[in-house]
Amino acid sequence: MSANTRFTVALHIVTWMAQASQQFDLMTSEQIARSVNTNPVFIRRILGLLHKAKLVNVQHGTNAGWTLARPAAQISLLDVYQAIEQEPLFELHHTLPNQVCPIGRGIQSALTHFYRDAEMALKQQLARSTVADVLEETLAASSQRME
Amino acid sequence: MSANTRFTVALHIVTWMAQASQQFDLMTSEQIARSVNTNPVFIRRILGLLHKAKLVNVQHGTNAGWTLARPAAQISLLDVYQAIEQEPLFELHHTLPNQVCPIGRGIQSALTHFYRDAEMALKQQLARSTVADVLEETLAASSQRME
DNA sequence: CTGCAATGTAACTGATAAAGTTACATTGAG
DNA sequence: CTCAATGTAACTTTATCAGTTACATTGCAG
Repeated sequence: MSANTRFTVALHIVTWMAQASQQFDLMTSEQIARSVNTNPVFIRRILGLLHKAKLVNVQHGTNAGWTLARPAAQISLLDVYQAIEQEPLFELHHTLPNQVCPIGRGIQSALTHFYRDAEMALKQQLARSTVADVLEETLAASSQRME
Repeated sequence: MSANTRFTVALHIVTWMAQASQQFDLMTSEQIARSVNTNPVFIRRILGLLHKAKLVNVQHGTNAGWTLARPAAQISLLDVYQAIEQEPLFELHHTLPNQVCPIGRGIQSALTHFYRDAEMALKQQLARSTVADVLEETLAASSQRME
């Protein structure tokens, strides 16, 4: 649907941080960018969103870098989703429908309602898993592909 | 999330058709475009997708136009969604993650699994409502805004 | 208080996608 | 055969995504 990979990259980031925190104190955007295979600025833009949502801590100055703000088991996929995606899942019309037409006049209000329910169902499912779950599955898949 | 309004326009179309079928035999893309307030080609592109999914019938030649293929109460929002959206809800990375990194190697397989569950929850919710429901709410909202 | 390694942002650049527009071949009942 | 509408292709405009360069800012180490 969207050509937008920010949610995926955000999950990659926090999963990587959950794993790397066992080895390092602080992680830099440069290190993370190497795992995601992209540029540090893109990473920092997303880390900025995660920071605004208080999912990560940042430290400036010498020995700067990032840490997870709380254990991976206490960060749900919904937390990450809401930190990253501010737009609604489904867009309404770009141009206002014909307000003279009974359908055109009422459709947006109706769709808003159905879209809200659909988005809610999505979010409830996202709330059921945590970054710790993703890390676990990631490592399982990773070691399987080593063989 | 997506800047894509096709699902909204598709629902507008079928809702309009459900209503208009009480007055007309056949509806043209020109008529629908006037309600959506857009151009007929965009409408026909979406009608083409709905047709491929067998949700609407098309007639060519003189007295050409469109009809719903079955009653609005038998067309779910999921039917429309699947007719329109072929892309997955969440995109994976555009560039392959670093395969040397354990996270980079396993993250896509893991996310595919979590994304599948989330998309499934969304679809189950969409399956719960029909175009007839949307029409009902649309007309209710429409008449309320007349007052 | 200075050096410096990293963050925080802005600005610019393709690349890609959405939707508007024009144009025209195709369809098939009358 | 005619004609009104479909079916598509091609082009344009606009917007968004993400890569890139650049540079001011931060704040600990020395």
